[in-house]
Amino acid sequence: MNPVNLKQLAQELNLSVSTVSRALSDSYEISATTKAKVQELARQLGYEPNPYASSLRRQKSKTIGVVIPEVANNFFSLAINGIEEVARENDYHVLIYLTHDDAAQEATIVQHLASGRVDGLLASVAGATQDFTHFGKLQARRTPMVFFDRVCEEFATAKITTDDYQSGYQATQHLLEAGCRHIAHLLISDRLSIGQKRLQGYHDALQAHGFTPDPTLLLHGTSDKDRNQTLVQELLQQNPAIDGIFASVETLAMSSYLACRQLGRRIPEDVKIISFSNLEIADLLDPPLTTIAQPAYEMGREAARILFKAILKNRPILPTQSQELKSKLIKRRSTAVL
Amino acid sequence: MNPVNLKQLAQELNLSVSTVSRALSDSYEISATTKAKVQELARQLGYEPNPYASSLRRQKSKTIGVVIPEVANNFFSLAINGIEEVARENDYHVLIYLTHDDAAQEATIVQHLASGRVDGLLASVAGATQDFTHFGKLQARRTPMVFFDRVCEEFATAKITTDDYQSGYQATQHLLEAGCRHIAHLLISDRLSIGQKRLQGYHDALQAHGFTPDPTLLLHGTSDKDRNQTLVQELLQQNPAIDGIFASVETLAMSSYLACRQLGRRIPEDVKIISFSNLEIADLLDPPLTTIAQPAYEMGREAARILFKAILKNRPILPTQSQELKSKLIKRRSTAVL
DNA sequence: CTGTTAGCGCGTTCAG
DNA sequence: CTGAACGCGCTAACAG
Repeated sequence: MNPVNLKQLAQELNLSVSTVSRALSDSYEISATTKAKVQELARQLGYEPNPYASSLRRQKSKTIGVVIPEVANNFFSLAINGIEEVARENDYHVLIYLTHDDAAQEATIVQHLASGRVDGLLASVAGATQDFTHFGKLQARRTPMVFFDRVCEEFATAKITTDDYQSGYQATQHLLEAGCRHIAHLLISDRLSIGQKRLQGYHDALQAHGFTPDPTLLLHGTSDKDRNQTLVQELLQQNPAIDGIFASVETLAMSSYLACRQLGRRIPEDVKIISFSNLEIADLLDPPLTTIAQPAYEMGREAARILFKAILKNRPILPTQSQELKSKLIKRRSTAVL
Repeated sequence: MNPVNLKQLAQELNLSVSTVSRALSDSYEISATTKAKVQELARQLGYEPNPYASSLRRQKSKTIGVVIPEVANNFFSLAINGIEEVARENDYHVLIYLTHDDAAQEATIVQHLASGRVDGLLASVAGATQDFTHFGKLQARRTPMVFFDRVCEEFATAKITTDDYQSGYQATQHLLEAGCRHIAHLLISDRLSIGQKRLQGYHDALQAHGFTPDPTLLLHGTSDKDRNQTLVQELLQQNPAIDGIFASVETLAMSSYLACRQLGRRIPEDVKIISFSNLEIADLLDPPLTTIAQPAYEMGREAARILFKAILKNRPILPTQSQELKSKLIKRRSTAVL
């Protein structure tokens, strides 16, 4: 069965192509009878309009792009869930691209997207990204863009994050109130603003409580989980006084759990752990992980919503549309941190 | 900055559009000097070919579709990883669609895809899907299609799965050898062939060891995790003799862990658990989960590879290209199932 | 209410 | 080696 197009429908019905086109888009200037006839035949033959012809003509792709570091990650998969849902509500398609946290790949991808392939872009930047000219190309083309979570501060566009500074502050305060005196911080990346903000919250909370941040208690995470576990183990061994860990991302909390088990450090009696993390995983751990729960799904939805407002109204996105969604500190029962 | 097109490049250089087009595609019939000039200007102006014009003309979208039940799932996110990677290697784009395990949504999506939007489709069907005519439409259009994991048996096309029957058999045998006498099976869906095969393996292993499968030990999972936990708890309470659980998917294993903890059943002393699951999660649990590890990433890659062979050679996919990838039974140290 | 015409931007004849 | 012309399938302006 050949793909059927407007021309074939038109011939079959002795109508012009444009009439058929209008009938299918339910135009007001077509009689009810021909509309019915056209739509009936279209249904019968299983007509599906060629999206690329349509895109070319209307200069709209009905597609958005999502550029993220990885998908095998609770936060991002939940976010995609929200994004896909909003896209569907708006009758849009979703192209997905993984950077594997590599700045060069990210540049290639975004560069390529400056071709009209997408009407808008949602992005969470790679940790190592320094040069942001590729995003500039998109902006020059007036393609709306919203950053979420791993945002790019130097860009004048909307950004959806969690209240990273406050969360970092609260997390640290929580550990302090639970009696911790030597709190390590596991940083995701010194380049990412979310890392900086969480770190700043950690610093300020320590100082507000009369402690001086100890740089030897700061660990820079890598992209290799096994390596992270080793690093945490070394950190714990070199600083036996550590009685609290604030991990900036879920995977670093996981490595901490494994490291503690490996070293026979009891959680939470010897070491209390708190982390940004998905609730389900946190609950599954034994003892459950005290969590700063990010509303990942909602962040995806919100970022997409802002993007679609711009796309559909054909208006540039203002940086003032940025938002910080609130995360929730979830103290788990048996964690005994409380 | 306006999107620059061939026409503009041509005017700027006093060349014809077709020459420019050929120069950019590095055609042999263009002089080296003009090629250089054209490519230089294109680079300077940041020319990106309009993909939709190109698609329309060449009748190729350079895009594949991926239809899956959900993305917030270890198996699927790893699979997407593999798929995206192979797509990139072939310079293809990936459209993603989530069915939320809903047959009607799946039908709408796939139906819509029968429009030339994608050159090929990778799909893992929704549990409740009964009517497969939507996939038929794609096949009628000769759009290559590969099913993976949750495959659709009644379709004559390639399918990538794990060795579900054997794995189910081995898992059950493993529990039997560890001394279990009352093994429950948590089924993902009675409609999905993977569920059926795993169940069959379970049955056959029981019988081969002289046991009669007890239908009251069979639990049908739902899509609601909390509900699943409740169901498992009820199952354990109604059948106090249960000393082993074989879960057909990771999320059911998670619910089992939580249920056991809730009821104070010790793992593995009172109840031994084995499940299809991602290794990372399995290791994180305490005690670690004995796992049938599916090569999710490899399955994604393999499915995509087969798809691209068909797309690039413009040949239909034969059902004989189906494969069963081997899963690995991973006995975790302290699980003591061993 | 319907048909005719003219592109959207690109690739591919066919001529020269 | 280069240019002119056509059409992929669809939508939109303009006629009638």
